[in-house]
Formats: sequence, C-alpha cells, structure tokens
Amino acid sequence: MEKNSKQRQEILDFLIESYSHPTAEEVYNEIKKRGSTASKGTVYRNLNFLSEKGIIEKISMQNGPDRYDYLKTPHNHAICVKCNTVYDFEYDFSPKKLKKAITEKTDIEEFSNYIIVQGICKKCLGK
Amino acid sequence: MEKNSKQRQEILDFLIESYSHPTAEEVYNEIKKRGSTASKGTVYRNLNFLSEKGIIEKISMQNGPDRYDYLKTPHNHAICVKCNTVYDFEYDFSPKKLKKAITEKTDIEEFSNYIIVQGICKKCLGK
DNA sequence: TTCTAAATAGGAATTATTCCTATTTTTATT
DNA sequence: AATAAAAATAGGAATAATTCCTATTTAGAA
Repeated sequence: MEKNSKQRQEILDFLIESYSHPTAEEVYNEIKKRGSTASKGTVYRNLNFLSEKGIIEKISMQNGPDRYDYLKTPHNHAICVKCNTVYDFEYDFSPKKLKKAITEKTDIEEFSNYIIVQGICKKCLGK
Repeated sequence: MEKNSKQRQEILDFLIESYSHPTAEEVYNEIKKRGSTASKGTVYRNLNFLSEKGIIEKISMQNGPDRYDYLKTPHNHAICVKCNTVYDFEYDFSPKKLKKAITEKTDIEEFSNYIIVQGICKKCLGK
C-alpha cells in the first residue's frame, strides 16, 4: 500500500502553488531552499509517480529538461521551441470529434484532454 | 552559404521514405547499413538543422529518445506514453479558431499546424 | 583551379535521468 | 506505545541521449 511521505507532499505542494512549469532541477532547488531533505532521485521518482497517477502533467520539451505542471483547471500548452517557455491556453477541442478522429485512425484508446502546440513566441521571432 | 552534403541528403532521403518515426540512433544505423559515412554527431546536427528549417518534425517523447518525421502530408501525432508508439492521425483543428485562442492567451506568434496528444494504446491498456 | 565557408568524423564531455542499496519512515496491527 | 512489513528515501554510481570540440574534408562560388 502506498505511503504518503513528507517529501512527496512537499514536491506536490510546490507544484500546486507554482505557475511556472518547473523542471525537476527547479523543483529540487526550490523545495531544498524551503528545508526539504529530498534528494534529486526522490524528486525524479515522485514526479514520475505523480505523472503516472495523472495528478500532474509531464511536459516533454523539444530542448532541455522535462517540465511539470499541476493542472488546476484543464488547459493546453503552447511551447516556444526557441526559448522553451511554456504558455497555457484554453481551447475547446470538441472532445467528441477529436476522440473519433483518434480512435478511427490510431490504436490510442485513452488520452489526455489537453494538447501540445509548438511554435515561436514574440520575443524569439526576430532572432 | 549553406551546403548540401551527401550525409545530409542521405539522412533526409531516409526520413522521406520512412513511416516509422525513427530515433536519431535508428537513422544512424539505417544509413550506415546503406553505406553512409555519417557519424552520429552529423546525424544529430542534421536532424536539428532540418527541424529548425521546418523540413522535418522533431517529436519529443515522454520516455526515451526524440523521434523524427518527414511530414508528407499535414498530420498530427498521438503518442502512447507506455510503449512510445507514435500514431499519425488527421484532424481539422479549425486553424482560425485555434490561432485566435493561442494568440489571445499566449505570446506564441507562429506555430505548427499539427498537435500532439498523449494517451495509452490498446495493447498497453491492460498492463 | 583556387579559395573559403560549411560540414564532417570521431571521440570527449555534458546533461538529464535512472538505478542501486543500505537506511529510514510510514502505516497497519497489536 | 511497540512491532513488523512494505514503501520510500539519500546519496552516489551508472546510463542514456545529446552536444561539443577540433583537425580535416568538401561543396560550390569566383
């Protein structure tokens, strides 16, 4: 049976109050600053654990380390592939139609109700 | 000025005829098998080069190495986060509405017209 | 043909993440 | 409150994926 460790709670608490889609490293640094005894291995293990439970979302980036997000309300992510900023946005993707398209064309049976869009943000466009 | 090397062409040629969303490692092995002199560094450099030019798409996975795809026709990707299979599917995401939602809520100005959906496929559901 | 920028080969280095194992903690049970 | 067992941790080693480095080669313009 699953146990609720202090470290796991500290990690989740930080994500719940964070709006910055932090990396594992950033989660580690921040909770350490607050006095947590968690090791880096523990941070990674719990971020994976919480992702697999569907409690948080793991965002795989084109560049750089993965990022993590607690979805207070359902939303999608638009990622700048230049500066790696992750923006939140809401959009109704007509779940029924989308589900139909996916189940007709693929073997994916269960999927998240958020999507990922990749692009380039304002401040990176000129570069 | 940009030069069209034999190695770059071999990498692109393989992706054009491939339907399997290969990893860099797989691209490397396959072109080597066909007699290419390309080194692994060259494969990575060119996959990034071609992605940045928008000629191919880099697919960042939740687990395991990145995958690459040449988009013969526009399509989206549904990824099984258990077995890492990448499925293609077509779907009309009402580009105008989507664009409105994204530009209103984020600083993303230019974005790809494909999306990524993550889920679990049939054969992984029971596990 | 010559010149120069661009690209490569091959290996070292780095980054991100997972794995390992002895120790500690949580929770259920007494 | 003490005990036991499973779960989780700490901390560092190991691995995986990718980038970086530099001497050499190549493509293509002049």
